Amino acid sequence: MELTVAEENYLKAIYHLSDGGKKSVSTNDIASEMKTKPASVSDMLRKLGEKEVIEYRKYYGLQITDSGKRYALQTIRKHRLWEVFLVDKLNFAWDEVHEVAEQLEHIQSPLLIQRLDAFLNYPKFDPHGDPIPDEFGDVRSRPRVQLNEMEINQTGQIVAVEDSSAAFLRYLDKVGAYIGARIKVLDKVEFDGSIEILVDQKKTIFMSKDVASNILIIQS
Amino acid sequence: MELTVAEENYLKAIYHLSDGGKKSVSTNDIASEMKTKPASVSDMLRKLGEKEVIEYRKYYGLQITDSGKRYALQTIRKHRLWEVFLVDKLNFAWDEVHEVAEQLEHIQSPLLIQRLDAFLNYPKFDPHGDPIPDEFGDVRSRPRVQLNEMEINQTGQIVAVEDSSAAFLRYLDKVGAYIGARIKVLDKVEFDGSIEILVDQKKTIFMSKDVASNILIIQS
DNA sequence: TTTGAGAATTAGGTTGGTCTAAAAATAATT
DNA sequence: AATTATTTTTAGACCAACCTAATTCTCAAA
Repeated sequence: MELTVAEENYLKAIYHLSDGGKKSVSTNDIASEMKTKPASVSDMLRKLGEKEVIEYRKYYGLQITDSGKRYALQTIRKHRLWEVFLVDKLNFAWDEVHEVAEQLEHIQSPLLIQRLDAFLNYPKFDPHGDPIPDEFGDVRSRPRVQLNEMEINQTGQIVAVEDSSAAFLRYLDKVGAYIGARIKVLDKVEFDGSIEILVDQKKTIFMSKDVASNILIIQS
Repeated sequence: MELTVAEENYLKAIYHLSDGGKKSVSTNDIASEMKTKPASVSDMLRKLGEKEVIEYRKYYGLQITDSGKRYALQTIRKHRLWEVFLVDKLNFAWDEVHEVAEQLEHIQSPLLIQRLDAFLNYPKFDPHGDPIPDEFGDVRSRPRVQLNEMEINQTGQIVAVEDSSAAFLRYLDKVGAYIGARIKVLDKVEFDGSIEILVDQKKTIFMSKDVASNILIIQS
């Protein structure tokens, strides 16, 4: 069965918002993610329900079906492969690729994606460090390391904290670190293991080894 | 101004059918090229006229405007660059690329095309030997050679004949050669300059030097 | 347990691109 | 020149994807 471009986009948004089918998603959430109105979303949910890529009960919510997940992962795979292409081969900066990849992800040609994958040397992660699903939709999630174990000049993204006490989160917030931030290790002090990192290519933060060991990074 | 995908496709078809604005094109021709019905074409011609990419007078015909030519050449440029990419980088066969390039040509991103062009080393011809317009729409047409001047194993495409008498054209038709045919030189006889060529990868033809000298080829 | 507030859905309309069937314009033939 | 044939355009409909406005549903608070 063929999905339209709009259907692919909705399905991808639903997949992301529901965190792969785990969380529930509201019509309003989808509308704001897709920059459309809730009325349009209801309409589309009915259609997606008819195509059985979601299970949809009016007013109650929805659930992505296995079929739906496969479609979503396929689109995500294409998006991320194209991002790798743009950055690795065409020298795009990592923040310039999204729009173009949004268009390229809808090109229909299994052969193209197969060849592109080979041409790029079967990358497992996109330029943002997000994993690229394989052709069956399987995702290898990247191992996470503690920030204090990283070396100078390595880069990555904050994905979780080990100490999730309010005090610690407040501290992170205060210094400008947050889940999802992209970081780069600028310096490490051998003496006490304290570390200096660059957040989002603009803000520099110093922190003790103790703090750093509570921050989990996926490297990129 | 932005053209829709359908508008780009119609404009490209009109450009090709009119041979770059030289010949006149009928509604029926466009319909059969686009695999739509004449009624749909009339509708679209009105829209293209309003956007001033063609000059359209009902029942009388149409003329591509300079603006229209620029759009058409831009689309053709993108199509052919993508074809080079598919063949040179992703190892597609030359007859597998068209469908995919039809999709890729509609991706909107001037930066992408600029970078792709550089990545491919500013190719001047696509895998079919057709010239790639530059970003201003200028086309460098490939120098044409007489078939008898080609060497063994060289390939190319028949683009014109020097003797266009009915007798000669009838002869060409009879042996299975035609304008547009892809050919490869299989053998040349030193003694009398006669030549053996392979047409469209299937048919072998022998011809005298005299005949060959009246056939013009662009090499690829 | 009734009642609002807010979320979600339906009703009805618009636009782009297509279609069929009918009408109009042009071209061809007697 | 008149009639017929062909091409082209218009009229009216449909589908996908969106919209606004009105309605319906749910859920929490009074």
